[in-house]
Amino acid sequence: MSTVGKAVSLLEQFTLHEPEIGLSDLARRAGLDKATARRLLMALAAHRLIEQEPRSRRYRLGAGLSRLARIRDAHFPFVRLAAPVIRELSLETGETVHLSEFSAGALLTLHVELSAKANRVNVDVGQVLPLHGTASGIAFLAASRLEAVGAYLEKPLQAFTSFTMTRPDELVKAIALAASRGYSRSSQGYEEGVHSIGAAILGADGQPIGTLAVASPVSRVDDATAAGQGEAAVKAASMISARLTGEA
Amino acid sequence: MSTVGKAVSLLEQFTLHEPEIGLSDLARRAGLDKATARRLLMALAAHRLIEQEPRSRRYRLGAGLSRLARIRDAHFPFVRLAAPVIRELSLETGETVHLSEFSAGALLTLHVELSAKANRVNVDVGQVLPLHGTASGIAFLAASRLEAVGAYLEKPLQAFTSFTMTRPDELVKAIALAASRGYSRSSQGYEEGVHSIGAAILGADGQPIGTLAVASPVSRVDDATAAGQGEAAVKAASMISARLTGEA
DNA sequence: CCAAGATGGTTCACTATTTGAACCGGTGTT
DNA sequence: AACACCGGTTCAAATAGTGAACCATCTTGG
Repeated sequence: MSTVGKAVSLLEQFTLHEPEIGLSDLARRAGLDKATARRLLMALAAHRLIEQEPRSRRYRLGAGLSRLARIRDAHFPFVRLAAPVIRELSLETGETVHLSEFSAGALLTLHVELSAKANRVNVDVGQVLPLHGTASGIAFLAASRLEAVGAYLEKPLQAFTSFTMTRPDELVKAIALAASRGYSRSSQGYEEGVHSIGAAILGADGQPIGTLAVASPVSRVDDATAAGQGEAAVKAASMISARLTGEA
Repeated sequence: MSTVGKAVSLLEQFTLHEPEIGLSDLARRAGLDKATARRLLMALAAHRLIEQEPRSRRYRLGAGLSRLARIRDAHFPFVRLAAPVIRELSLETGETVHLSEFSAGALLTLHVELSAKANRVNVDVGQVLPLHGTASGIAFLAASRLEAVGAYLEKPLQAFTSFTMTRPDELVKAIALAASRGYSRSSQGYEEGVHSIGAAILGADGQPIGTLAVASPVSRVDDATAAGQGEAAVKAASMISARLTGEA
């Protein structure tokens, strides 16, 4: 792996649940030597992408990341524009709703609004979702150009649960259904017990750039509620698309 | 410079005004060879810190940055908590207000609320402010421990305008004044024609972690308005401090 | 209370990764 | 058609990265 890749993999060790990590631990997880890890951390710290807590000497993500993210968001305000709509959809459906952006062949979870219910689906910001197996992914594929779908189906499809669709023909059928009704539906394709309804968000050129999905415990969803969530999801997704492209 | 440093310097070429840059241009500005720049960009893209617009082939900051920044913000919600207060202060004073975080010996501008007036001060997110010469910096030093101030005064002080305080004794006096009344005042110390009032924001341990500043055209400020802005700035800063430390 | 096993941090000979001049093929300008 | 850009690629040369072994400290538990 390139040196840069190693440095970035250090950044990627930090999660919502573990925002501060010590040197040895960090090196171990990233599969690097302690000395290497430290040198990389110092380089990152010099550019403020990493900070070191002076007391505990533990490392955490730096202010420079906030700065870069704000520069990006100012030009491509996906999360900023989508967040209120996501929130609204979560309140309306009473379920957890998450927003993902397509990047490098997968969907990157950028924002989550959790359901207020005790029995809810928890999704973390930062999770990477595959295109098959999640409602978000199916919705994304359904909105993509055919050649992109074909290319994706070339590669083998990993199974995440016993419900994951791994046969290309199943997947094509699910994609066609999603394309025809505007939203996708997936039950336990990625995680046991989780039911999801997904809808694609389109950019100015009509190509999908991300998705949103309503995630519920399977026990709470029947066909009727799924249809209701689907309509609401489509409405929310197209509202975000409209805002992105400058309309409304 | 380390390879990592070079990679990060590529990221730092992007600004609010120029969120997309081509390969040759990017390499030139970062002082790198085209081939080197491209390899680094690819490494960054593999981790989604950089994206490439497929049509124009130009590069821009990637979604991974949003993700990392969100992980950071969840743990250290400086901007998130401060933004509404900053906005309020901007509306109240009618002037541009900016929020900075201390990192690696300087203040990093993380958020700006622009004045609604036509004749206003423009500040960009991402600007790096020195500790001397800006109201923010003076306010920060005034809230810092004496030894930190001493260490900073050891190094030579760069002049940015003919008004910049470069003599340590002047600076000490300004710091003492700021410490006694809670806010700092600086006229044209960093940029001609700009008057600023700064106040420090304190973390849970009582140490300053950042600042906010009200920036106006010098023509619009007399001693009375400055005093008014100062009081408002102090109030806003302490409200942010309180929110950060979990109070209120 | 001290030994064992953590931790963060440093050094330096070895070597693998990075580098950049020269090279494509393509696009727009003159 | 000639030119000057552009993004992208190649490969020998050289630089930058690596990691085992080394401290000094801190924590733990018998």
